[in-house]
Amino acid sequence: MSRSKSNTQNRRRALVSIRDVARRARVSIATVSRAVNRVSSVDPELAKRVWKAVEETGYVPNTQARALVSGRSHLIGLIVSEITNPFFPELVQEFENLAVPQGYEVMVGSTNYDPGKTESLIRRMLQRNVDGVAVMTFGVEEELVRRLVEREFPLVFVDAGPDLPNIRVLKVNYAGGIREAVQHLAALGHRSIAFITGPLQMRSVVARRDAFLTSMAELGIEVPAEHVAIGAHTMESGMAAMEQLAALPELPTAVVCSNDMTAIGALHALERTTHSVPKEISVVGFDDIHLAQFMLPPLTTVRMSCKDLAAAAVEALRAGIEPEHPKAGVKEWQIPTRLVVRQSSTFPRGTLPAIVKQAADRHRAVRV
Amino acid sequence: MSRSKSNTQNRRRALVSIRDVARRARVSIATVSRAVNRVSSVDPELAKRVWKAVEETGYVPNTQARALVSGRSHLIGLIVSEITNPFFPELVQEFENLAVPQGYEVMVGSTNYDPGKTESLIRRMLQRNVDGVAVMTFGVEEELVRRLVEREFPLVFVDAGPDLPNIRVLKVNYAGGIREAVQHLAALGHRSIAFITGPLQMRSVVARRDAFLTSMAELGIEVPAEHVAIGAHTMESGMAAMEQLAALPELPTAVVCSNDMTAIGALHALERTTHSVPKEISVVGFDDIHLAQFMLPPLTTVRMSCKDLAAAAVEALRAGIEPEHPKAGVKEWQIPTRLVVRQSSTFPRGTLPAIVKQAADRHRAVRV
DNA sequence: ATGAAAGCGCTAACAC
DNA sequence: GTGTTAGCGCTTTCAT
Repeated sequence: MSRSKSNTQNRRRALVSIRDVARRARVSIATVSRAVNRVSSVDPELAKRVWKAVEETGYVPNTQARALVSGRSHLIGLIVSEITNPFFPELVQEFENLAVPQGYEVMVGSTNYDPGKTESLIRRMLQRNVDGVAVMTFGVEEELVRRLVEREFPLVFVDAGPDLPNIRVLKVNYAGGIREAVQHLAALGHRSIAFITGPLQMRSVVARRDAFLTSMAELGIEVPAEHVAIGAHTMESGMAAMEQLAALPELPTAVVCSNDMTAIGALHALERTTHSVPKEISVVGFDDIHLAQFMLPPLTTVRMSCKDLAAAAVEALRAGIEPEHPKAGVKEWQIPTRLVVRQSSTFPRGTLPAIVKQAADRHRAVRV
Repeated sequence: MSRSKSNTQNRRRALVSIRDVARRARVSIATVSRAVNRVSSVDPELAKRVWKAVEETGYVPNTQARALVSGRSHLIGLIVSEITNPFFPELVQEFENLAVPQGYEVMVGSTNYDPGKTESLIRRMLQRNVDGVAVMTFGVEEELVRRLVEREFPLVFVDAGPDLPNIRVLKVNYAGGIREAVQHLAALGHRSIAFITGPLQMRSVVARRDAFLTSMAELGIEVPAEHVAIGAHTMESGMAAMEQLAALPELPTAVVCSNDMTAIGALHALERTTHSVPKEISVVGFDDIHLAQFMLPPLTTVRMSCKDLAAAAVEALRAGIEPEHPKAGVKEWQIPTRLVVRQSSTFPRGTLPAIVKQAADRHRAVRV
């Protein structure tokens, strides 16, 4: 082994440091630093020599050293609630696809709604010196906010956050998307529409439920209390909630779910209780995860685009981190939503208009 | 603002450094360092004073500085192929749940089978000075290996890797699980069993296919070439491959898929072509992702436990990183697999044994 | 057992 | 424009 010290320590020195490059390019280390960091005042001739030396030596700047002295780690935190909920990997992916080319590394953490994990997650992020954190948990635990806000560093929240100078907020248009969904169902003739919520501690969950109730009220449709079932944004909870709704004296003709995982659970519960979707009951989700279109039947759902969300989060974060950022003064980003109609929603059972029924019969005849 | 310099630079100094603690505890910074790192030679009395000062000041060691001088970042890389394939978030989660309490931060990256992304991913990991990398892509691109192996640092691969001192391998027992699946189907009476592969560049994909062919040969069942359809471990490819199989003059009575996403796609294609699962055709997956049990019908699949995989990966990595690790000499870890029977597999169509048929009829009568 | 001091690799202030 | 130099916060010799 080429290690000079017969030390048992696994101490690895940089293969090639800024000094090696400086020596080779016959300039000072400061010039190398400037050239590598593209400071404009460097003589082009010298810069070329530096880059050549960098090339030849295979020099890679040491991030730790850089972060230590500059005070900026170029690391940003991304906190999600559950990495195993398919919505979040999609979000993480988009977030990284944007952040990395812009020069930031992403440190992802999921809270799993566990205060202990959250606590340690924040400590770990602070310890790694993140430049800022995007909290995309859709309903932040108070404790988390408090801990984060203490350090006055750049923070991005979804929906709402404390009104402080370094905090930016992504406002999702829940009302718009859910209203579209309700109006879609109402236009098809539905009047008995149920709703399955997520965990109500989350702001965004309450917002979705309220958007549903408001949209229904707008249309003058009453929502009996038992038509609002409580879920937890998981398949399991969606199943349970749907079974509850199915046990009602009269099955609703449609159900709107607070997210797609809930809707998938509902679909499953309906299959188990031998109710056919959408013939007997229409199901609408929220999020439009990739999986949604592969459900049986493909899920009608309100799309909240990961891409939009990720782009806004990265931009908002940079606006907070970089003093000269063009949007440094902006505090709010709007996130649109829109209904995507697929096959899990149709006319209420027994009301299929004659002309459509004819067509359906013809279709069925072909298939059999 | 409390920033002393009216500098536009966002330079944040540590709120409290080792020096502050040393001053407060009236010891040298070296003693603080030793106490904090639990070096045994420190006088318990002084150590107590140090910890008290740490407590009072809220001191948190600066990871960057620590990494810079010690040469160990306590950061390990985890490379997966596709973070949006539900198997991987589950793996990532388990991996972190193990690594973090053991003092390591995890840097996750997904290659998306894109050499460009892979290249930059590796550069980023090297730049952040990872102590080691686990490559869990299930079929490594050669280029990736080469780049990684150049630096002689700890590496863990799945299935196979170059035989070098710092490289450890996780051997998954594909043959065992797939043989169980084939024997399960054969025992039910299936003789016409098809297989949908993943992308064949991957070693593990070839291993699965070969395991299937071997298991079939063992039972003396021939597999016509057109019964091996090529997929890509995605739902879309599973659908396409299944449609291909469904277009055959005679539909196979069962199909084994190289992973669960493929199986889900197959389920979907069968629904679209109005074939009922498992009545007309049995479907078996591989992985046992969380979603598998929520499919309609719940998927029979070969479980490859994320937890086993993650535990082995973390242990193997530490064995490579830490010179004194008890398993420092071990080079191979075995990962078991086993069949989980659910409702997507049953007797071949038209052969339902009489007694079972009776029971099934009774069951159906109850449901209607 | 403890402290003083020498860097780890780099950036940024300052001098020229 | 370029080089010199002083640290960033910490670990680790080396004396004591």
